[in-house]
Amino acid sequence: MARRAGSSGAETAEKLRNVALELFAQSGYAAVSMRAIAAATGVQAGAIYNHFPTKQDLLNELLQVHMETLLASCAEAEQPGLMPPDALEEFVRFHIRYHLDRSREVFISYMELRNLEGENFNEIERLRRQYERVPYAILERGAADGSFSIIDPQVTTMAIIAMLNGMTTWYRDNGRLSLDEIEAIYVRLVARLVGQQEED
Amino acid sequence: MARRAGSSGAETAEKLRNVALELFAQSGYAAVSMRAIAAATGVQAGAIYNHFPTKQDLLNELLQVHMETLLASCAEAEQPGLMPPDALEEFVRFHIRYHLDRSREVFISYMELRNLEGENFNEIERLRRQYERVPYAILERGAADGSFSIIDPQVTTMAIIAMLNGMTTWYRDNGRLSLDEIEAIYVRLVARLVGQQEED
Amino acid sequence: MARRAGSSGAETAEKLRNVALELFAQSGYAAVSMRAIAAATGVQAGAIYNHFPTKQDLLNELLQVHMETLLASCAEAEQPGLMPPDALEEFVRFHIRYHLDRSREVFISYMELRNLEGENFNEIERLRRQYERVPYAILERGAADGSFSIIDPQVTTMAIIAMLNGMTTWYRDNGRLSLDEIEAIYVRLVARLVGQQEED
Amino acid sequence: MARRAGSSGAETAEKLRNVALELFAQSGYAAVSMRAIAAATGVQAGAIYNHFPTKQDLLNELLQVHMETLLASCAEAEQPGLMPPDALEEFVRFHIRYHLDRSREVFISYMELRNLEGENFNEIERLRRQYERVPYAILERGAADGSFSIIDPQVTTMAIIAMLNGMTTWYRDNGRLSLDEIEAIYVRLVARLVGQQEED
DNA sequence: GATGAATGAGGGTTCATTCAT
DNA sequence: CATGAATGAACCCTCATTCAT
Repeated sequence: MARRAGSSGAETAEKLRNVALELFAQSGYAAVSMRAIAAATGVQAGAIYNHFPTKQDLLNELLQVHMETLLASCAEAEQPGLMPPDALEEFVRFHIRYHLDRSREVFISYMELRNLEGENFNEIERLRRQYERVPYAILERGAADGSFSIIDPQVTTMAIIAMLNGMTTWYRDNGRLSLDEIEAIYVRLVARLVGQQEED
Repeated sequence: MARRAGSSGAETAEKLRNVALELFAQSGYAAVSMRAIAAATGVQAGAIYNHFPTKQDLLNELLQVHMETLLASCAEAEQPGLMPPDALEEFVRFHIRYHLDRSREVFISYMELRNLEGENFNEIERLRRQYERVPYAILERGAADGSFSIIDPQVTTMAIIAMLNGMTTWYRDNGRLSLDEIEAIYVRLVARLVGQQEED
Repeated sequence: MARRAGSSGAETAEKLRNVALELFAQSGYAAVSMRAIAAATGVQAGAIYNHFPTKQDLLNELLQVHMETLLASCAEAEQPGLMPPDALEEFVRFHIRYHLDRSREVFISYMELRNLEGENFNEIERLRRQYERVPYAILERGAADGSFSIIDPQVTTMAIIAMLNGMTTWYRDNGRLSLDEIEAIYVRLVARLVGQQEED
Repeated sequence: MARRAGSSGAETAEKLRNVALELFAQSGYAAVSMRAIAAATGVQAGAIYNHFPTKQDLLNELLQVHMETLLASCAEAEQPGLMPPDALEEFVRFHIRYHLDRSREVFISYMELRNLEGENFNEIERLRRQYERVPYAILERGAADGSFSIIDPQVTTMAIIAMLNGMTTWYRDNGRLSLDEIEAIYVRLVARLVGQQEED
């Protein structure tokens, strides 16, 4: 039998992307076989190649799309004209919410980066640095207008991102703190990192 | 052929550990074959099994030893009687120096944790939580005696550790900043996270 | 390369079964590698796993099918209503002809039984005991109606089967005796074992 | 450390022979590794090679010694001057007792024969045919003097041996029948096979 | 688009055997 | 004599990928 009635190529491709994302996040790119992805999708391994030329391309597409969506969402969320403290708070809230919604994408974009070959790797790195420029720019603006007291803008940028990303490793739904509470805490922690005056 | 003159079991085992550490850090556990480890060590694949029963045991030993050494070194470095601010600074300096010296161990202890099976995994998690209790205890003491103004001790602990570990992903020898400078920056960043008064 | 034109799954599986049967009979299960089976079948080793999940399953299927076919053929050959002497003769003739036709199956069903794991082993043993019940029942009937003078029905059953099976170890096509002659001899030998009056 | 006090080369060799015999009988020659033999003996695999040049030689020695001991014991047990019926009874009793005492040797001498290479194989076959000549000679004598009524001496010889050997596959200590009872049954069964008048 | 059968390479692991110690 | 470390080949099996159907 060929195609089941009601299924279509685009659906299969989307299902494959979701399944691959899940499995890569769970077990790692190298440990997940095409057969495993196929089985979890409900097709045979050969069928994957109708949608993705190679396993590498499947990973690559997941990561490229993730980074591009991240950048696009970030740009979209940006409210121009905000003062640096507000802009930074907004960035923190965006980052946390976005990353918790896509914890699997975030996870593999860090863990599986090294499994990308050559140009694919460079492209992701480029996009990542582009994303990092967003908080960096806010820090610079805040340093310039005196709203922040930055120790070292580059290190601080990396520190903020590392701190925020760390949350994806321990956050659990129904944990001690709600997402709103966590967000609030991180907003304050970041404010401290940039030497903002604490208001309350 | 049997043993070559001059080689010895303990030497080979140590070489294997080093090579495996390097390769696992470079490419990931799943992507490194026993043959690759053997080749880089200068032995045949079968010889590995004279020293480690399985590939999993090789990874496990690396991680267990790393965590135990980390805990032992941390305990040894601890200077009792320090006030919380000094204890925290000392912890930060210890953590940075120790982790930069063992960046490969640190890296795989985060990246390959999921490749540990069952009990091995639990044991590493246990040791990690034990390590995290060190800064946590300092934070609590500092909160109690008023030297810190902690937003949330648990989140702050995780934030500190994530921030410090992040450095291992971008630190390069001969980078813009010396290790001493980086250390100094992180000491100040951490001080800010715990709401210490900045002295200068 | 993918499938060669003209080949089909069922054909390959059947060829594999035949080749495995031949090689297992020749050299023993443990001494035959999957590569050897594949080579003799004209495929790569990996292709076997499209048809049999493991080497053990390949052996198991051969033995299960053999025993089930044996039982089915035996039941089919049985002519109901025969008196014990005729029933026994018929059994002997059936057994000899069947076993000479399938000497490889018979051989491995004795030799490789111990290489079957757990449940597979038990199942074959069960089927074998079921087959042994056929001559045993004839012996009991013949003992009851006085046509036989059985020394011990269980030992005699085993003796008959061992004696008949022994033939597969020395029988050669084009040997001194034709199959018909051998059959006739064994019929008489069995008649003697059960204490039948020799008629001539 | 080298040798344990009290152990000696000859002892080790003997232990190895016993262990190998046991393991070969249990799992088959091909399925037993030198390491397994060594482990069960309490030495390292390398030590075996101080006593047996190869695995093949270890098997070969077991089989050669078995066959030679069988022939020697058989010759020794032979009471010259017996009439064919008594000689045959004596042979049956000898065969049963000898084979039950050495069931492992008998078992592997049938099962592992095919694992003997070239000359080793031929030699065992030669010894086996030599042993088979013993009952065959008795049958011929009995046919000549009228004490037996043999259907076909060669087939009958093989039938007798197959029948007797079959017992080793189902005999259990503490089974329904004692060894003496079994012996008596087989003596009578064999007497029937050779067409002796039943005395009672 | 999907299947199922195939390839050829390579996976982790075990093997018989060797030999310096 | 025994050890333990090594070799090189082979083990069963899985892999990414291909392609006739």
